[in-house]
Amino acid sequence: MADEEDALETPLNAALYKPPTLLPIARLKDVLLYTIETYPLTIIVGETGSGKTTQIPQFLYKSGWTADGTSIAITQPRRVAVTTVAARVAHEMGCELGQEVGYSIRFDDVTSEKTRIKFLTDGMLLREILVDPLLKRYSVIMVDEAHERSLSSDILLGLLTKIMKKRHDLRVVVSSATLDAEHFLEFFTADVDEKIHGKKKEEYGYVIGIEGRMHHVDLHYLIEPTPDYLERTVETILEIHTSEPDGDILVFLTGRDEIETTIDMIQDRLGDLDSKFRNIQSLPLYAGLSSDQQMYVFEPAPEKTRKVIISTNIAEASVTIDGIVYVIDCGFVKLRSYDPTSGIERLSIAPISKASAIQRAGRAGRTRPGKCYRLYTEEDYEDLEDVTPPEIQRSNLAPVFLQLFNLGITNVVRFPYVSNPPSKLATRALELLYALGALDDLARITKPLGIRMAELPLEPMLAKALLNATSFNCLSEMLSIAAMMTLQGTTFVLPEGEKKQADSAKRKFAVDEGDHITLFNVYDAFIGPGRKDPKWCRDNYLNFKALEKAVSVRKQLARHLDHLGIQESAFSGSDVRRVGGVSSLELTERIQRCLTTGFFAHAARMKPDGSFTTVDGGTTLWAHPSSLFFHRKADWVIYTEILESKDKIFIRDITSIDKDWLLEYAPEYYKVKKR
DNA sequence: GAGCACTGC
Repeated sequence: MADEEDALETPLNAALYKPPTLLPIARLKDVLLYTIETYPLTIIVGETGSGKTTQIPQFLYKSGWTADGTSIAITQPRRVAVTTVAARVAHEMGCELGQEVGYSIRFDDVTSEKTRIKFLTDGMLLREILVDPLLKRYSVIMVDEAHERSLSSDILLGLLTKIMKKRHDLRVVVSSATLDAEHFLEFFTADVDEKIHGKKKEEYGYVIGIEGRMHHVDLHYLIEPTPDYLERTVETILEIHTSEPDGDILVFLTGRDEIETTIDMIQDRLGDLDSKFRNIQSLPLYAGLSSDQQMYVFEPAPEKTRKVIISTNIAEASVTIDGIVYVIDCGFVKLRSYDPTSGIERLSIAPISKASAIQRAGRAGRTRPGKCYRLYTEEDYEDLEDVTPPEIQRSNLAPVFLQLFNLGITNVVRFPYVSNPPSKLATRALELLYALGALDDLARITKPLGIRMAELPLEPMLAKALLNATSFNCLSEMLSIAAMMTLQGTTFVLPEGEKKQADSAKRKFAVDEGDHITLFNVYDAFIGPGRKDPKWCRDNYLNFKALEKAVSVRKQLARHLDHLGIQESAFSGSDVRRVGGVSSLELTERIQRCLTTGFFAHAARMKPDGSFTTVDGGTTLWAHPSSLFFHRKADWVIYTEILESKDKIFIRDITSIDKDWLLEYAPEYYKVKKR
């Protein structure tokens, strides 16, 4: 877990910090070093607070694993974990960050020639494999939080099994939760052959358990299932508040809607309580909040007030809050899945896994013994799946496959997956890559298009459109649009009660052609003279941090294109909206056409009632309220995002096109698909 | 007419 490191960010936790010598892991130092020396693969089952992430790299470093000039890599699924753990380890070793201890994340490489312990995101290590296929610069690779089963850590593990066959000196350490340890061991050792791997199967991998320093958590179940877990949540909060000793409460719900409703319900009920019990501070926590708003949950509540944090799954692994004594777990989570037949992503509320339930309960025992109230019965708990299906079994695999092809994996279907993706997902991904021209008839990556698409840190449809931009003479504009699209709807802010003002602010950037060119106008205005500042953003209801990120992304994309020999012309870059006349129409049309070359598979037509229908006419889509076409009319459009939520399918980032362009830029795709 | 769980290059 990265818990002990996350804690570094909050001053409250200073008192909780235990010196490394007191951590449970210190006693296991010799065992660990012996195991890693002896076995190519070591699986560490470490409970929260075991110190494995910070201590193991130091043990290895001090016992000479980097003496020959190699390094130790430790991967994390999240950027915050990378930077905070690196800072902690540098501090413990008394060196400056970027010297012996460094880190590398997108846009931020803090390493030097002296760096021997390097923390990085698993996505970043995947990119390194492109330039260093056997990862020769590392003697040990530790994949932390592997039990989270993120897309990139799963792929990384598969690649490591291949690298280990060729590098008998490499040591791999996988950190995992109890429920997955055997699965990982079996995965790495199943086909071990002494001739290839240099070791017998029984000498290949070993599992070590490290106790954590968690406190006991009392579990409470419902006797009868509840028909309404929000109502039950509010009752439970008030019960705890009126009858249990001090201590903050953390509530797990599924989404923003539920969270806001629950906060309102608590507020309503407080009036019914004895006035001495009205000292509750309820705080929402979900990723959509600005970081300022999220910071409130780390601040201590006012004197004699009980803090109640009502959160999404973000508090399960990504955000750690100390001082929590009570956890209320509704038993559900919002999970994204991908329907390979329609290509539509779905966000649905699903029961959590046992692993999640255990993790949530554990959030109550970080500071002192706690209690967890599960709003489901013990029988329901027993019926839960052990673990959440890994991402690779419920995602659009086109981006992953393209990466694998680019790494020289010719048969992506027979890749050593920790868990095999369903064949329908694989087929759909291959079809899409073929339609985009990234694969040829024999399912080989195309040169240069496929390789170039894989080089860009963008999803394949957008990568394709961007790579076509030069031929439409709109590279500068498409770079800005691509950068803005990676912000995924965080560009505009909608403060409660100011929707009208926010809407009219947006209209200043809006154009009839739709959302993409509107995003371009926002970007262009943001980088204009004197405007790159938070106040200008606030006045225009724009998200300053998001726009700053767009600037970084754009720079990185331009660098990638430059490496590919594609240079941004000094002549383009005019404001599409501001410049009048024929030339502006031409530029917008060039952008519209360019987008169509990437997003032709995402075409739809508006019906008289304002809803959309897919090309085959089979599915009704709705413009997301954040799109200009929520209000405006169009005929044919392409969209960049499609997501089903509740009972409607929403499309977002929409641009109007001419129907004929679909046939012009994707003749094969529409010959086959259209009836 | 009315809204997105969470990451990452």
